[in-house]
Amino acid sequence: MGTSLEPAHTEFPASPRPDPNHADCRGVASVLSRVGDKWSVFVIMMLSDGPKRFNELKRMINGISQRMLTLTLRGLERDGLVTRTIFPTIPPRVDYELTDLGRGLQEPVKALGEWAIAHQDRIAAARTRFDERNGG
Amino acid sequence: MGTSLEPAHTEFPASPRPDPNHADCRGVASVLSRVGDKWSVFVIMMLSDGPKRFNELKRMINGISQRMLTLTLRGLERDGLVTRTIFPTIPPRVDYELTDLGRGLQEPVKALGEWAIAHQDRIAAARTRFDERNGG
DNA sequence: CAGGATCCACGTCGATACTG
DNA sequence: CAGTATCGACGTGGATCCTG
Repeated sequence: MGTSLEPAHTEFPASPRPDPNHADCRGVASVLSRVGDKWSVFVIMMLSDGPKRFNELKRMINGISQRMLTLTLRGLERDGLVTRTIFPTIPPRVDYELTDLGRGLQEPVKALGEWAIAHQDRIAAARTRFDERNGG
Repeated sequence: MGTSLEPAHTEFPASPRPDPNHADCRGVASVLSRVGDKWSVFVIMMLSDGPKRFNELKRMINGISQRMLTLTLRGLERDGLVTRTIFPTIPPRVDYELTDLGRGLQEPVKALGEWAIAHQDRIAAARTRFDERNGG
């Protein structure tokens, strides 16, 4: 296999006794790392306006390898965010579409995306300052 | 170094001609991967209620290595999300505190976190179904 | 067309030891 | 206390080749 469907680093060393305050860190962290996954986010965005085929997505998301697209779609399907519909035609055709859950996720993700767009200049500036105060 | 301060995989193969629609993918993706970074999120959360010291954070975030805490804090500082204040006392003391930018990021992140908490059951269920329909 | 399988380079992380 | 330096194990992702 070489690559798992689980978002990375979801295993979290439990506190001696489970802290009720952070009881669901694992679950939350695993959802957050979906969002942190660039490809997953792009796929979710591309599926905003209706179902898409495999190679359609591949063309839309410039730079993704077919391996990563497959893996990403499997992960999203596993999480119930995307459905996979096979048309047993020749040549084969597979459609991917957002579920209600997936569409629900879009909202907070878009909010985050808009924040990112709104503040990317400040962040870029901060990075530049930081880098030249140090390494410079 | 071995580990960079840049969020991973921010380099994005540009389209032949820059697509105005996706012009700022790089910047946005790099912010999103900050959010996907479990440790960064935890640190930001821990700093919600005022400044904290290094080992204080280390104790609060169960399971983080001192190396990762250092790296995470440097990344957040570089992005202008966190300030680092050194008190030249003996023993030394360093406080970390959210900037306005950092506090602003908290909102969409919390929205996402709440979505994650609200739907983690459905996601977990979807994963189980998927896993036993396949590997089972 | 849609993907499975394999190989390998690289980045990331934890453990450990050491410093101011 | 608050880090830096180094090393080794592991995961991740791209490239390539092959199948139904």
